[in-house]
This record gives sequence, C-alpha cells and structure tokens, in this order.
Amino acid sequence: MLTEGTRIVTVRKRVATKSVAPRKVPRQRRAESTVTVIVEAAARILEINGFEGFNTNAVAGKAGVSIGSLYQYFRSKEALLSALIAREAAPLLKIETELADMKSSRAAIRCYIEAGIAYQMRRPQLARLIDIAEKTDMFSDQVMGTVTRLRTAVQRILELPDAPTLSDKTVAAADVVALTRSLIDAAGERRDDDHNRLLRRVEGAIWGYLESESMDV
Amino acid sequence: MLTEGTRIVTVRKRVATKSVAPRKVPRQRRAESTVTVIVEAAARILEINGFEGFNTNAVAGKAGVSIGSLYQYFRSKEALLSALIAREAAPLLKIETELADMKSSRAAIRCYIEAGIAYQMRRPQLARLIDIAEKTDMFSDQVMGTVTRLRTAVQRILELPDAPTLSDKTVAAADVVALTRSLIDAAGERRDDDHNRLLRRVEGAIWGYLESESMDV
Amino acid sequence: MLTEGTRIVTVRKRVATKSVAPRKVPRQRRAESTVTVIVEAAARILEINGFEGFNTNAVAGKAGVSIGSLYQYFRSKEALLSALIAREAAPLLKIETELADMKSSRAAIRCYIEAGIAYQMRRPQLARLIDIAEKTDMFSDQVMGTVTRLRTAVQRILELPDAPTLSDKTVAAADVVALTRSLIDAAGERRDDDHNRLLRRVEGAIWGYLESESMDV
Amino acid sequence: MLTEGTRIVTVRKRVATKSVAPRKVPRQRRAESTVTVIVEAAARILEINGFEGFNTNAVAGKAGVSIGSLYQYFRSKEALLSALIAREAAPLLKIETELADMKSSRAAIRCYIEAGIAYQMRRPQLARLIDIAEKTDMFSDQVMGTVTRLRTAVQRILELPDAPTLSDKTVAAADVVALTRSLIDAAGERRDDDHNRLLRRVEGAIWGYLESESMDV
DNA sequence: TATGAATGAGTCTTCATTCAT
DNA sequence: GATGAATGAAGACTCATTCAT
Repeated sequence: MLTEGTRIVTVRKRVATKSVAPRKVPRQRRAESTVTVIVEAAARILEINGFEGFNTNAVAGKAGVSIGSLYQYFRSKEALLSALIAREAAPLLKIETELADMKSSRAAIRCYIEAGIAYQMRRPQLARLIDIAEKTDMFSDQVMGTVTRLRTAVQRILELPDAPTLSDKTVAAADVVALTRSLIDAAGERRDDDHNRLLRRVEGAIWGYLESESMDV
Repeated sequence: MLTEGTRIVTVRKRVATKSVAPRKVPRQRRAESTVTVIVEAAARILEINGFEGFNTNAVAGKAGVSIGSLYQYFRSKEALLSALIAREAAPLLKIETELADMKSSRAAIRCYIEAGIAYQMRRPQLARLIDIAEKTDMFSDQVMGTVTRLRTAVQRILELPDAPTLSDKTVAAADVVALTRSLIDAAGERRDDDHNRLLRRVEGAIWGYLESESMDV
Repeated sequence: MLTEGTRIVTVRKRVATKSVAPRKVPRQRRAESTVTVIVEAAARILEINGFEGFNTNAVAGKAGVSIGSLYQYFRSKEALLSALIAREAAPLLKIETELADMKSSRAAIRCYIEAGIAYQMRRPQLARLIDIAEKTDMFSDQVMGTVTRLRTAVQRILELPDAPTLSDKTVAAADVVALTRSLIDAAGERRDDDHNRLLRRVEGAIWGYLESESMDV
Repeated sequence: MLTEGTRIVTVRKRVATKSVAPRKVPRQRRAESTVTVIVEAAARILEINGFEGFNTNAVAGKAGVSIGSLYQYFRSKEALLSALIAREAAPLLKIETELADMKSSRAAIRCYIEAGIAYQMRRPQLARLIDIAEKTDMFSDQVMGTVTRLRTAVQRILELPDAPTLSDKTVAAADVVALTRSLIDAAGERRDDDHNRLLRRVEGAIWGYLESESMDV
C-alpha cells in the first residue's frame, strides 16, 4: 500500500499584481538561446520531478545558468511557467488557421481532435501537468488565452452550415474542448497510444454530445 | 551553578513513509466535533482562498482551534486534505450499492450521472479544487480509491446484458468516468445549473462514445 | 554507509527554576503502583526508542495511563527522568554501607567495581543513556547526588590505612569513578559480558592510576 | 477575476535518508568565510548555551547571517553539528601520522595522551559537549570515523615490538581510548589545568590497565 | 483522582527573489 | 550581461503542559 510521504500542494503569493510579461526581450542571439534553454529546462524538471521539484533554482541548475540569469529573463516563477505553457500551446494553436479554411464540420472536428492528440502524445507527462497548472487558475490570462482561442476555433466549426443546429454554441464549444481534453488525458494516463481508436472514441463522444443538443428534426 | 528548568535531550527523526491514516480516534464528543470543525474549515479555506491559502495554520485559525489540535487528529497537511476528499467523496460513493441493483444500463448510467451532478452542484468550487488535488496524484491511494471505485461501478453497468458490446470495458469505464467529470466540471465553471440539460448532454456524450466503441452490428 | 535521518539534539527549557521534587507523595497503594509503572515505562521507552522517542505522551501511553496522571505524579518531564535516574542509581548506592565496613582498600575497590559492573549489566542500554543524560548536566542536583555519593564512598576507601598515600584524594576519587564508568561503558558498548576480565582490567587501570599518584617511596 | 501574483503549485516530499554531506561547496571567498563564521557561531552557541540553546536560528543569528545562508551550506542542523565535530576532530586526528613513525610504545602513548589533552584544553566546554553529542550516536559515521581512527592509531601503538603482549589488542585499544578520554574530561570538568599531572595520571591508568592484561611473564 | 482534549511557543526548513561583485 | 551569495517570509510540525469534564 503506497502511503509514501508526498506532502501537499502549497502555493506562494508574492505581490498583488505582477505582470507575467517577459522582462526583457532578448536581443542577442546568445540571450535568445538562454531563454530557450531555460524554458526547456523548466519542461524537463516538470516532467521528471513534477510540481514537487519545480523551483527556480532547480530550473536554473538544469539549464546550466545562474539563478540570476533566469530572473534576468523571467520576472517570476509564474512568468516562467507561463512562458512554458505558451510554448507548449503554440503548436496546438496553429490549427486555428487550418481550421478557419475548412468547410466540413466533421472534417474540422477530426482535425481539431488530431491536433489535440498530437499535442498530448508528444510529451504526455508535460501535457498532463500543464493541464493541471492551467486549472489552478494561476496564469489565468495565459490560459484563458489558450483555452479561449481553442473554444473560439471550435465554435467557428459549430457555425459551419453543415453543423447541427445548436441552441447555445458557446456552451457546446466549451464542452467539446473539455470533453476532448479529458478523453485524451485519460488515454495518456493509461499510456494508451492507439491513435486511431482514440480519435474514433473522441469523435463518438463529441457527435453524441452534439446530436443530443441538436435541434434538428 | 546552573539549576534551572527542564532541559531534556530529544532527537527527531524524519520518517520515510507517512501514513495518511487518522492519527487518533476522537473518543469524547468534544473531540469528534473538533475533527468535524477542522475538516469543514479546510473545505472553506479551499473554497475561498484556493490552494494558495490552504495552510494548516489558516485552517486551524478558521476552525477556531489551535494548530496543535489540528495535528492531534491529522498526521499532516496531506492527511487533512485526504480526509476532506474522503468526506466529499462519501456521498458520491454511496451510489455504488444503488447501481448494483439496477438492471437497465441506460437507467444506471443516468443514475450515475445524476450522482455526479449532485456532487458537483453542492459545492462547485470545492469539487473543482478537489478534482485538481486528486490529479496531482498526491494522495494516490485515497483518490485511486474514489476513482477506481467509480470506474468499477461503471464497468459493472457496462457488463449488464442490455449494454452495448464493447471490446475493452475497462477502458470504456475509465473514459466514461473522465468524460462525465469533465462535462460536469465545465458546467460548474460557467455556473450553469440547468440540471436537466446537463444530464442530457452528458448522456449524449456517453452514449455517443459507447456506440462508437460498440461492436454490435 | 549509514547516513540516515537522525535529526539532532534539541532541548527545551520551560521555566527558570523548577523543583524536581516529587509533586505528590502517593498515599494510596494504587497511586504507588502508578508511579512505579510510569517510571518503568520511561525506562522502556528510553531503552527502545532512545532520547528520540522519550516524550511524556509516549511514556504515559506505554504506561497505560493518561498524560494527566503522569503530570499528577511528576512535575515535569525532567522530574520523571530524575526519578528514573534515582531508581536506577539506588542499587548502586546501596554499596555505600557495605563499603563503609570494609578495611581493605583492595577489597573495597573490587567491591565497588563489581557493583558498577552489576549495574551496567542489568540494563546496559538504559545505563548508557542515563549516563549521557547525567552528563548533559540537566538534573544537576540528582546526578550530583549520585556521582557525589559514589565519589565520597570511593574517597573513604582511599582514606583507609592500607591505601596508597595520595596528595589529593578528592581528585583521585573522582578520577576512579570516571575511569571505572568509562571502562564498564566501553565493555557494555561492545556487548562484552566477560565479567571477570572486565573486573581485572578496571582494577589494573585503577591501581595503575593510584600508584602513579602515590607518594609512597 | 483573480489575476494576482505568483501562485505556484509545489509539493514537498520528506526524504527518507538525509545525508550530512555538505550541500554546496563555497566558491567565492565570501561564501567560504560565511561557512567558517557559521561553524564558529555553532561552537560558541554550544559552549555558551549548551544543547539547550543550540538551534539553527540562534546559530545564524550569532553568525550574523540569515537562516537561509546557513541552510545554503548545511543540509540540516545535524549536518552543521557534524561539520563542527569534524572541525574539532581534525587537529586530534593529525597525530595519526606522527604516531605512525614512532618506535617506542611508551613515547607514542604519551604523545597520544598529550594530543588528547591539548584538544580538551583548547575549548573544554566545547570538547565536553561534542563528546556527549558523539555518544548519542547520531552522526554515527562522523563519529565512528573519529573514534575508530583513534582506536586504530592506538592499536598500532600496541602492536609495536616493545608493547606488552596482549590477548585482544582491539579491545585494549578501545579501552585505552575510552579511559584516556574519561580522565581528561574529568579534569576538564573540575577546571584542572595541570597538564603534567594529568598526563602522569592518564599514563598510570593506561599502563596499569595494559599490565593487567599483559601475558608477559 | 483520572482522563484526554486542547494549547501554542518554539524549531526546522524551503524557496522565490534581490543585489553586490 | 552573468554570477551566485545572501535574504527572510512563510509554513509544517512537535511536544511539554494545562485544565475542563
């Protein structure tokens, strides 16, 4: 029976308002790579040690830079995590444009799911932890950013002519995003990497949901 | 010549494994109420201040007891959160028996969803945070307990004669649990308390999922 | 390589002056046995858990009495340890009278050593820990009591007509006591229970010491 | 909407084994002096306040550094005490080499005793308390280190051609170490600083001991 | 008298962040 | 720009002791 000594979720709050905006735009090539290195170190630490080991000193150490340097580029720990989230979200958000051109809601939904799966599969641990971090509603802006944009993209899909008629497309879009994420996460947790079956399942759930909401016929 | 007070040599040893089991069973009525008060204070702190403000001193303060009292009944901060989770999960787990007697998979699924909704609606903030806490996989046993039991219950539903034929019922059960939770959480987040529509949506998603997995015709 | 997590020696001081005198003389038979039980529990805890686990709650638990009862008979933790030390020292001090009647310094020293060995052998762990406790100069009075009385007894031996002529008998007595204790403790530590060889060794050291100090020809 | 500062989810885990190894090697001159200052402060606190007042905050305060700095260089309170013990033991252990070259057991023993006396006399209070700390068998390795090395050194003396023939040289060496220490400590306790008489007494005891064990003639 | 619930001062330790070099 | 030493607020947890029942 595992009863090992994990402690607890604690949180530190420093100052009331503190921007997460990058402190300094790296101008030199060297600086740019420093930033990259730090963010990647953050990702690794998170993957390997979890939130447990995610502290700025550890990240700096892993990155091979001094703690001072870290703070030269990131205002705060929060800002660093924010940057990491942004970096991870980027490829996911790229489908926005792709989606914008699609005419078939079915194809678009599939495209959206596939993007989500690809995101998850790349670095499952990291994706899972970032998910949790987002939910703690820290980084609200950042995250709101990501999730909101995904929702908007999905909502646009639901507004395509061939989509089912829905009374509240905003709600539906939010639900589709949540539902997709949950099924993909669940697969990730059980290290299930059967891409196609996962796609089919998520599609099933989404269309089941949408049809139940549909006012057609 | 030094002749003053107690000067006892003691030594402290960190312990490797830390049980979450209750430290002391309250025997007197007074103690019993103290425990209740503390757990409820923990719930309140979590709801109001989030993980951010969830520290044992704050909980003790809110509960109106000394920090010592808190530790008399809870081995650690973790144990306290664990107890809170257990308390919250209890009503949810009560449906296990109810479910066991049902013959119709449709009705059983509905019953399951309704229990989940009731759980969520009671204290949405709290439910949401507990959800997150569970995912951090601290408290693994506790939580595994809850989620595993829910999964098992759902799996049993999927084994009813009238349920769709599924290749992997374990996976399906896990997915149904995840999916249900995500949609209910999403509703909670947007403070949507239209019980019935929520029920219908979740049902739609679940059956959509199950049918996509079904090997029937 | 043992690097295990033993913490540290800490000490708590409560009030400036606090007698160690028994708080209450047990009048009833029942009370008397309670005291005995508590002191023995203290001994056991010390033997088994070391100073590390020696806290009043643990002792009360081991004794099967409430913490309140413990404090009914012992003013403080210190008083309890004091009582334990006194109890352990008692048999050792009984030789005082025996020694008083002896005429031969050689025989008396041997008798003294044997008493020390007997004391050590009975409960070696306990003896070792009590030794340490005494040295921390907590319980100064108590201990001074024991050690002082032993020293006095030895000094009286050194004043016997057949003893070597010494310039400072007080110092010699103190040294004999210290030396005896150290050799016996060392034997205890290595779980050496060859009584007779130990006796011979201690005698050798003592007489070697005394002769080096002797002013006889 | 809450959008204020850092709110990072962290988790703490108690560790099973706690090394006493230095946490960070000071690289800058400044850091080096900090370490020195802290250890010396620890020594002072121990001398002045005893174990009673030996807490990390007090040490940091005395050292004039922040508590954080203390922990930057010492993993724990224990590690700090360990470092102090090591520092104190160092000069004592230096005689190892000196002893190794000696041919006369008598001279070597004398040399050993003198080193012990010098050690004691330098800072008697400190030496006494360190002695006690060692016996609590925390820091087992550290201490085992010191005592074991002393024992080995003495054993080598006892193996010199001119030494008495002993059945068990290991036991004898351990006893000689214990005995020496006890007599020197006793002298320290009574603030007796007559170096030469102390040396003579210890020699007397040691040779008395050794002769009693000798199998010669 | 006995009980055990309650207390809270006191300690250890971490980690985000600053700042002198 | 970079470094890493230093800071100290914050938080977990213990245990001797008191006191209402």
